[in-house]
Amino acid sequence: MYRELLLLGVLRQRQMHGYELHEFINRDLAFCTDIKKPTAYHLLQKMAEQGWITEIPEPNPPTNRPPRTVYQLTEAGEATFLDYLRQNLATYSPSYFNGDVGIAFIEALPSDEACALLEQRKIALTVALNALHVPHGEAHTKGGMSLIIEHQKRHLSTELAWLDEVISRIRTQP
Amino acid sequence: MYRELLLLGVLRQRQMHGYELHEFINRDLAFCTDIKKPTAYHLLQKMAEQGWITEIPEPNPPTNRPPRTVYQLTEAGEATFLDYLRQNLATYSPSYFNGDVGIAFIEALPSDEACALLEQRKIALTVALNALHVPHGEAHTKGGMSLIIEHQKRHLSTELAWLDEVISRIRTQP
DNA sequence: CATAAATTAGTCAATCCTGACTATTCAATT
DNA sequence: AATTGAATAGTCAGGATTGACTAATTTATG
Repeated sequence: MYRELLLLGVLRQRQMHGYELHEFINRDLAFCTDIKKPTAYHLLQKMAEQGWITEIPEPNPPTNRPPRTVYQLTEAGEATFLDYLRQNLATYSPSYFNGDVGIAFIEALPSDEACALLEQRKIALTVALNALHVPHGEAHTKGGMSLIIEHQKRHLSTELAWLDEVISRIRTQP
Repeated sequence: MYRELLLLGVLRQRQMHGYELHEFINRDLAFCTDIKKPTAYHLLQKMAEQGWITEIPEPNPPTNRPPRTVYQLTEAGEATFLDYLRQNLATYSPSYFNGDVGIAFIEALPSDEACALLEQRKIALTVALNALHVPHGEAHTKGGMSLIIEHQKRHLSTELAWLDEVISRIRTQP
């Protein structure tokens, strides 16, 4: 349901056509989701059926290109947006870390190898963390966006610290 | 792919039938995934087709009940398990927090209301964090499982600290 | 003891998701 | 000017996922 909230929230700022919307999400909201293009189109269609958005054929269709469909929030859409937003803010929905699955079975490998593999993971994590210090979209500097980047930063730091703990525990035990 | 790793890892410890396996995962490995029952059965079927596990009709079928199918790891399954485990340990796969979506649009609400809603989220988070201090399965105390609980603990603490930061920033700004 | 409620075990139809594809336009290179 | 490569815009078939269901057995309750 957070996907609908995301789409409504973006369309609330300004109307867009499908492709544009997907690009925007995958560039500026990549921390929030990795929604795929066909999924975005599918959700837009469903939301149009619900009456939350209207599908407008492109205003001035440039005769040569196939006409694009522009999506625009309706009043019902605005109401749904606010409803979903309140629900989202008021609740905590747990996240799953698929990296944990490997840790659960880590004893299946000799500890030397396990440590070497986790060192690789650490490098990947460090790369992700460093990439955060260079914000690359102007949308990132304003509003809730900076809060999300701060969140991501704290999360990755915590991951790194925990990984160190894991590695050292494995080194000192069998 | 972490779902396959999870199922293989569990079946590696001992053979099980589908329902049992799903129960086990949702009880003792709830931190790792919330895999649904039909999905588990579907994956088991696919893995049987791959030759990673074998479907054995229940050894001594109690004449009255419909016979259950027991799943058992093959050698190919063991090899796949180790392969997937190494990949999982060596890489970092990012997690998405759908609570972030609401934060991204938090300016759509008056800051008073936003704070009140986030206080509710904080309560839910605190409940989740406190529940962690009471491990309820014996499987939790040994092996990688305690590492995962530690992970969860640190993650939730970070979430809580960040939420406090968010709330205070909203209070002091427009 | 009879009945209700819970647990066990699994299936299925409907929906959701996405890799791979089509097709046009724009930019750069030869 | 023709060719290549990238960006734009979207679609579709096939596979993944799950809410809701069936049905048997066990446990609890009056």
